[in-house]
Amino acid sequence: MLLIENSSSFSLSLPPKNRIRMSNRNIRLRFAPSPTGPLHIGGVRTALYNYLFARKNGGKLILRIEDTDQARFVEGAENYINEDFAWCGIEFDESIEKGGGFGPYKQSERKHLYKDFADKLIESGNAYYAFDTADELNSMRLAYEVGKKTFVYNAVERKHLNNSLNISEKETAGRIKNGDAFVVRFKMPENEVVVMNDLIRGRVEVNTSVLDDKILFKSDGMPTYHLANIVDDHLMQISHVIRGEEWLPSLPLHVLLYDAFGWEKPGFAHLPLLLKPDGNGKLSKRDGDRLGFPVFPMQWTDPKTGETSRGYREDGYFPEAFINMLALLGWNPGDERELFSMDALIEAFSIERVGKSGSKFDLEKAKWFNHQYLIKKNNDELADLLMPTVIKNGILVEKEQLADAISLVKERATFVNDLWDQLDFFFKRPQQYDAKAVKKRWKANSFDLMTELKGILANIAGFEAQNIEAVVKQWIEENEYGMGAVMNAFRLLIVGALKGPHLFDIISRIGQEETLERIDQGLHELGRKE
RNA sequence: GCACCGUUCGUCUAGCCAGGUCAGGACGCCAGGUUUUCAUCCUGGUAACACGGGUUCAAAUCCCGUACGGUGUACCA
Repeated sequence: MLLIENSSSFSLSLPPKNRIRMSNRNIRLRFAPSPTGPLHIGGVRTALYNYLFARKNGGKLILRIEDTDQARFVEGAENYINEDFAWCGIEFDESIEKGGGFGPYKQSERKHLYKDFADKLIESGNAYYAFDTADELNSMRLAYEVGKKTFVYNAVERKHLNNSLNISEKETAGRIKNGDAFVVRFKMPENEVVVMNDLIRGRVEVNTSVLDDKILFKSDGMPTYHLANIVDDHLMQISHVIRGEEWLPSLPLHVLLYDAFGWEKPGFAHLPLLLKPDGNGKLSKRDGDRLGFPVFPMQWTDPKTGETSRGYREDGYFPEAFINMLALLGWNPGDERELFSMDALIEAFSIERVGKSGSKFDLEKAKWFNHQYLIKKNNDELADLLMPTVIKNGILVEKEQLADAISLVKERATFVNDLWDQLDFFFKRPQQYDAKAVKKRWKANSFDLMTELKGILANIAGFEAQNIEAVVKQWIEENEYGMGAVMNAFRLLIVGALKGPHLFDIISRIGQEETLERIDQGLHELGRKE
């Protein structure tokens, strides 16, 4: 049995010699989505970890579009991906838009490159031509299934299948010249142990006897993911591949491909998956609609069905909160900090502290993150964000006034739009009076109490919160009316409900005249309780 | 089926590599306190090492097995 060592560059157990060699290698990472739909949060997290790793180590991040599957292309997906990263604040150093010295950055535009590499593999005996059609293979799989066996195109089966291993070189050349459809398959060694090193999982080994002869080059002239991926990563001088765990089973093939080409391998890290919040299984598109939370960073409308899926952006999440939440889903700094700006994440990030097991998204924690960011934002900025909502509600107000009101209620909100519900009464008289509150707090003596209070308020010269409070409290104490009885009824007249910040802060903002008018309105609406 | 990966409070997780802590934190939840209301806030509480063996004076931690879960097994990525 032969041992194939993956001399992965960043394993700490490697001899110093290797590490010195590697330290000279530039750090270059890539995120390589395929434009088959919108990127969901799992993909964004993968991109984020790539970004953090690159920045942390002074490297570059590349965006490469892997569109080798022409059948699954979805209109608008590429555009969505770009917009998405712009919103999140994940920046690429090289991409279709930005360019760079290793383009093109779209695989369909690199099509001409791959055939040569497939040929090299054939020449070196690591690959071969196969003429079996997809239909033939499918029916063979079916036949095996009936016999409770699994068909695998491997070292055993290939001996009696329709490929160049079983016919002469001349005949192969003839068939290709003749225009017969063919694919190129990797010739998997029959019985070798491939030893791999994963930056997160450590040493992983697998015997090639359980692997199959994967197609590298399709009959439509395009490479499969496996070939294109290895070729491009090599050509683009990628030093580290950080990708989802669903790729771990393909790692032996990829390692073998690097060896077959004689290329230096990048370091590999396979990230645990994001799981469905209920039950198990990896998070998918549909889960969001089913469970009532966004799966996509931004809203997405399917160009074919017209179906719309909600997004974090549209739901009111701040990109910083979204990124912070996502970063902590599978990674932690090793201490008890939880709030991280992007810069702080870059500073703190290390691939070793990424967990091994999948994590479930928690909506409540996501909201908590957003709340933390909302209370940290300055009031002017929040006023700008809230202003459209205010205008939509038919209210005209100066930004300064709005910012001032926000400062009094921001602690109560999770999203910017929550703010409106928390402060609309600063700019709007009560349209109705909360029935429950009226029942509970509008007592038999309330009408007279409020009428008397109105007189007190009307005579205050400086209508500032502290001043009003002092006067009103003194009046209450002198007459032994009781704080609760007065203040709750008063709040009901001003706000229309038993909610909101310090009442004297509210009336000092709306002003003396408005305060008196609201008392009049409330007195008229609620009347004297019998 | 086969291969690989995984498994600590309901959730995110620390601790595991270098065995000895009442198994720590956060979100949620519950209770109490503060408050003119609601919310915030403060204090406290709730709750976990998948199971079974082994090694050891001592196991969440090391070893083996089992169970459960996940991923992969396409001319998808």
